[in-house]
Amino acid sequence: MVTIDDVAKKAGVSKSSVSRVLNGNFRYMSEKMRRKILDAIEELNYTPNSLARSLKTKETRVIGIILSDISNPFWSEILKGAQDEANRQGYGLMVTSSNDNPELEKSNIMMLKSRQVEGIIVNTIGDIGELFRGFGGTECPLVLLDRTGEEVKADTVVVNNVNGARQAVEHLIGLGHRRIGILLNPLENKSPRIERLKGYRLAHEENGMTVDESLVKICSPYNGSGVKATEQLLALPDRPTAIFTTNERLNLEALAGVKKAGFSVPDQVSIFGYDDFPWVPLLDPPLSTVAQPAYEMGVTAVTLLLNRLKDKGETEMPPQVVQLEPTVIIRNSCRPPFSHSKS
Amino acid sequence: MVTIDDVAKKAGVSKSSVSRVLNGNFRYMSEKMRRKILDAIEELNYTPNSLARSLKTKETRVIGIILSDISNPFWSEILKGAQDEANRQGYGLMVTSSNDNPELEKSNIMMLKSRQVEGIIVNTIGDIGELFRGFGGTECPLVLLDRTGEEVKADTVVVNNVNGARQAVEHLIGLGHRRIGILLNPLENKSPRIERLKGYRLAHEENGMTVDESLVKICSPYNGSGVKATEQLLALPDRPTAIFTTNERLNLEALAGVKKAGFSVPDQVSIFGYDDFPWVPLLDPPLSTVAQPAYEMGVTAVTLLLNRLKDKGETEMPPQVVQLEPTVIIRNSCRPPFSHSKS
DNA sequence: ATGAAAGCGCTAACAG
DNA sequence: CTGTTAGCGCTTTCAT
Repeated sequence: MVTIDDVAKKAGVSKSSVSRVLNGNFRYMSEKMRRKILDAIEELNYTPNSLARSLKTKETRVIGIILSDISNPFWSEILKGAQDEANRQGYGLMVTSSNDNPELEKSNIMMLKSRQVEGIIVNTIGDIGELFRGFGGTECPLVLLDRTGEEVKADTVVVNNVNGARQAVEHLIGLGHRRIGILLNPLENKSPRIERLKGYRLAHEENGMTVDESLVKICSPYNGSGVKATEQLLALPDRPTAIFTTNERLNLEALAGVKKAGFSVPDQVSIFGYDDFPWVPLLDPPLSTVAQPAYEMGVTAVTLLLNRLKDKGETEMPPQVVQLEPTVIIRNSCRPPFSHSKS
Repeated sequence: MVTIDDVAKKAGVSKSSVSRVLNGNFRYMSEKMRRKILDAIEELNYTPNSLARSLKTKETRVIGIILSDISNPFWSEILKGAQDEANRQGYGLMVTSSNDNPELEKSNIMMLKSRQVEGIIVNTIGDIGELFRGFGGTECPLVLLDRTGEEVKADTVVVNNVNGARQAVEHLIGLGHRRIGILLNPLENKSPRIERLKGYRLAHEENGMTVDESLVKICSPYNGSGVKATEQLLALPDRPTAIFTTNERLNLEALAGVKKAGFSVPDQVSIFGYDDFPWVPLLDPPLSTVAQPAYEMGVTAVTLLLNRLKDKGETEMPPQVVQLEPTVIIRNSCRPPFSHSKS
């Protein structure tokens, strides 16, 4: 490994001088010396060791990000946004996947902190309060992704879930549906799920309807739970004429479930999904969904973090939470209800 | 920031002793002292600074990975595999996206090296020979992802593309198709593309057919190029009865293109795609594809890298290239050709 | 304008 | 068994 000393020796100068050109502090340096040093660097193919640099300066210019599942298209789009923005600002990203395991999340946090990341972005899967306790009095700022809570005292980026859900369900109601099922992951005190359910209820309320609790289906997080729930829904004596699904997996499983139960979408059952991707328009049928600005979420998260870093805790900036708006996209998976009483 | 000195002071011992318990070298340490130290660590909520540690030991236990597009589901699945395996082995992953920009790729490599990653996994987008030149004589091992070349002298993980393509096209031929179009990204000297085209030609050859060059369509990498190419194909006087698409984007665009041109899949035009994902079975129609073991590719890449690291260049291990096999999945997007001469 | 020297937090001989 | 010491590669006063 070639070090700054090697360069200094080769150029016949002191390492302070080399360091100066490395850091652009050569206002008062003879052009000749600067050239010599640059040449030596070139010849030796020298790359500065940022570990050593960071040890001295106390800044690593890397931020950590912990995602529950990097291969999920929603999260990987967020990751891309974060990546691009971090890069743009000269930061590196240390990426970590908690695989929905709180223990792994915790150990990832430890690992990132010990590597001296300057901040951590996390879509935490456990209890938020506990997360903060673990962070007690660290100088390492945190930004929360996609989740809020009462106790939240960190920068946060979320999207308006009640609004997203409400608009979707309202669309269904507007079409004439009166019995609308909903598929959800276990609530687990996670705000996106809670809020989407809330939006669902709200839409009913605002239209003078009351929700039939047998139509809200909590699905286990395992593959297949969504198709089973859908089949159960459709086996009901007074079956729903529409189903609102609240994430990408459930979109797909509801679609599969309806087909498996021998019904057709949208003729007999309408489906309104959540999250939008390039393949959604090509599904059978093209799904109406509420689209979330995933890329922008990633960008925003690192922007928030970097802003706080710049401030260095000098100002007493209160936690900032930015709430992005989802977009409802209407395609071809919803029709007025098929009135089977008449058929 | 609390350092090892603080802990030593608090426990009333030397920092060597603290270091020893940190590294598990307390075979010969009094149980009492060990307790004292552990308590001090606990009380002070001490996290070791791995930067300092790495500076001394010369090992960072992080590996870098450069992907052309992290939000592409194929790559993000690979990333997940790499992530899981790295974590399992106690390594961190520094993730970077080159966004298909050779300059960015190069600067990412510099950045990773300066951060002292112990190795780099990369699906390089530029010239492989040049990549190696940039790496000239570094002790930082490289593993190539999804691409090979003549000059390759690094560990590599690829999947058998000619086989994948050949089987797909053979399936089509077996169904009775004689005019089969193919949609490709620009070859750009990239082995996966070249090999898929090769497989396409091979399948023709082996069945005594010659390929009509007007049926092979190179599509620009921009959205929409695939639907346009599909429309052109279908506007041909003697239009193809089947289309083989060679990546996820082109799958979708071909599907859209056929519909846009007013034909139906698979009744009038068959489509055989590449890459498989959870939503593919729910497309209209469910697509037959050749599936690549993406997750396994990621795992294999870090395994290869870690093996080489363990060896520390002691043995003169020749570059290892592991070639995984794809799987052909038959669904419902291919039928015997619709003979329009008779209709 | 340039160099000497101290020190960032940690590990690893070496000494005792 | 435990402590002392000398760095790892770099930045940064402080002299000169």
